[in-house]
Amino acid sequence: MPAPRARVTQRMIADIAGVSQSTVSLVLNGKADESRRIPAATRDRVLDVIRETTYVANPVARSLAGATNDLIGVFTYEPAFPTRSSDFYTPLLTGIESAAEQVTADLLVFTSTPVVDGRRRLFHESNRLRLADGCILLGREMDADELERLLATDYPFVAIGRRDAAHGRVPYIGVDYASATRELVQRALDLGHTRFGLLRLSLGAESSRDRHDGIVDALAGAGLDAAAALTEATVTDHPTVADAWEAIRASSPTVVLVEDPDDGEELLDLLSAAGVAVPAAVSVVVLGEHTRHRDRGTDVTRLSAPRTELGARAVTALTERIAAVQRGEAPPPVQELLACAIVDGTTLGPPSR
Amino acid sequence: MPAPRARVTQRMIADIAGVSQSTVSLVLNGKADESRRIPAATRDRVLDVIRETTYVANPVARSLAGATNDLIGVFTYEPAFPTRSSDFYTPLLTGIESAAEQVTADLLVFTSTPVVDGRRRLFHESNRLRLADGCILLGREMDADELERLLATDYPFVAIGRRDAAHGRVPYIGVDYASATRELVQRALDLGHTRFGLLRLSLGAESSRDRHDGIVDALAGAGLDAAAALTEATVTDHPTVADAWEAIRASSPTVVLVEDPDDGEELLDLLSAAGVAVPAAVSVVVLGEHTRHRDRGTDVTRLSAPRTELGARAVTALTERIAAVQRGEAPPPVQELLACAIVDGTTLGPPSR
DNA sequence: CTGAAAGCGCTTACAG
DNA sequence: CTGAAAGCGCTTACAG
Repeated sequence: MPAPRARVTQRMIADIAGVSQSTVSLVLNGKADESRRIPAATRDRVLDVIRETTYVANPVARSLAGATNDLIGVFTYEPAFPTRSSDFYTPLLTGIESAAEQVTADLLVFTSTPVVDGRRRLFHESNRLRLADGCILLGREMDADELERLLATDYPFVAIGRRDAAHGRVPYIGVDYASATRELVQRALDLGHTRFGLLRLSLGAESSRDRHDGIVDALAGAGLDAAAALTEATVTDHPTVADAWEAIRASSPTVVLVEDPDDGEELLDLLSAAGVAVPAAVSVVVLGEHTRHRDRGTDVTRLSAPRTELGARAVTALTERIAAVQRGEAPPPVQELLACAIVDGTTLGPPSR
Repeated sequence: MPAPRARVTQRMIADIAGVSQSTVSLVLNGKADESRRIPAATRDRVLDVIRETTYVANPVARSLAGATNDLIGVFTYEPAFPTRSSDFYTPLLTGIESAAEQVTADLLVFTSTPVVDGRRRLFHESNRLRLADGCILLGREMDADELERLLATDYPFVAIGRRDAAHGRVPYIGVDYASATRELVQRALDLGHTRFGLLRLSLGAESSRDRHDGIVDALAGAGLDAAAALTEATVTDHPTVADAWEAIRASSPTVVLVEDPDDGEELLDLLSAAGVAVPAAVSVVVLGEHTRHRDRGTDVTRLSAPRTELGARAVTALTERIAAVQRGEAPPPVQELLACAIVDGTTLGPPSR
């Protein structure tokens, strides 16, 4: 059994080529041409040896010596791949992956962080964020304290999704749910709806509040009082979607807005089973979208966030911040909202009667 | 604007705690307790300072100094997330992610590698494999030369999927497609089928050959000559699935085996459109599975590989190999095939007439 | 034009 | 019991 071959180093290349180790480094980093310091003959000789030995620089050493390590961190508060959330994360990761490829960076997915209460903690005993040049944060809700603490650092990061925390100083690329929701509600208003139901997720997330703001805005614009025109039920307060639906049903809404796509499907199934025609008896509008491939026949009227674009834009924004920090500058503020599309479906119609 | 805070280092911790930098390192790595070299009082003082300063060791420096960095590389020959392949890769990544979490490792997804002709190259100018302690290789087909070259290295890796290359020395965790396919064909034989059609993928991949072997085995076991009983068409040789189907149709098979799930769906659509009843007129069996959520009503008789388990097992196998190399030992050979399930569907029935 | 040297932040023998 | 020192493999001023 042959002894494991020692790794090739610049020193070995230098010895073979008959130059100094620094010359090898210079050639390797293209500084040879730039400064025209090294004659083409020497350079070519070194390059030949590099090719013969199939040498590649140890990225760890390069990184320690001060070069960036071209590693983009991805931190997900919830496990990224497991089936339930994969529908949600996959398009984001698609965008992140292709943008990372563009900037020739590798992706570091932080999976080592222990999961506590179903969520990962950003800061913990052996925080490894620094392994990457910067980091993209994914998750519906993020811990305000952790964001604050991260901000106190010079570590470059970008959150995906609008963030209020830390006095509005969190860099993010988000989705303009408020505008899209407002427009969607406006359509319902235009059709004649006046009694709205809302099945919402937990109140904490910014995306939830943005949607809510959009609804209230639209109602106010139509001269309606939200307190009277809108009946809400938070899904987490009820054991099942059926219970949440019962809770708002008493106000006999003519259109129900559902924040979570899964809840939306469940409600549609429920109504269908109960013989309630959609949209003839009641309209259903979903304020989000999963990437399932046409699970059901029903073409739901819904919001569709540009998730792939979101991921890609987060990478470029992060790259800019990393470069700024590298130059010793303060990273530029980044707070962008991408436009959210409305998908015209068949579940929104004029109110009954 | 405050100047970006310099990174905290062990030297700073040492200065504050009034000890040497090596003592900090010793405490940090738990060697303090092990060897009982450092008194509890000193250790606690150091730990206090570490907590106060929220210090974390620079993993790049640790790595260069010889410690493992608990980074598991993931190299995909095709982009991992983009929609078309996401159905295929997602369950694998799910398994990899959760197993990585178990062994508290982070995942390094190699996206920086340039994609040439739709595939990534493992070896190229700035190969960064060494950033990770070891690497999992994903892809339907892998370059034999690259595998050979990687094997010549002491770099730990595990391929997902059986590999013939490099004289059978490639470590892998694969799927026993041969056995499962044999069993599936046996079922068809038991039902009375004697004329088989096969829509296969490119011939290069081991998984394709294993399936083919399984078919031939089963036929031989039933005393049938494959040359007569089996008519094949390679999908890539034909412009469309319809053309491939035309090519084998002449032999009037009573059952068609389709390797690719997408092709299988296309064939079913095609037959349905042509008014050919399945399985009354012809049976269709698919030798694989995608993770779409019940796209269509038809419950296809098919093979279902344990992809999540496959990913998880690859991680543990890789971890073992990394540990062995770390100890200076030759990594143990790993070549495992996981059992593949058969999903009983409604598209396999007795032959017509 | 090129080499010797410092330094990145660690780990780990090796001396006291 | 603890520190000074070498070394991991690079990059990059700094001298010749």
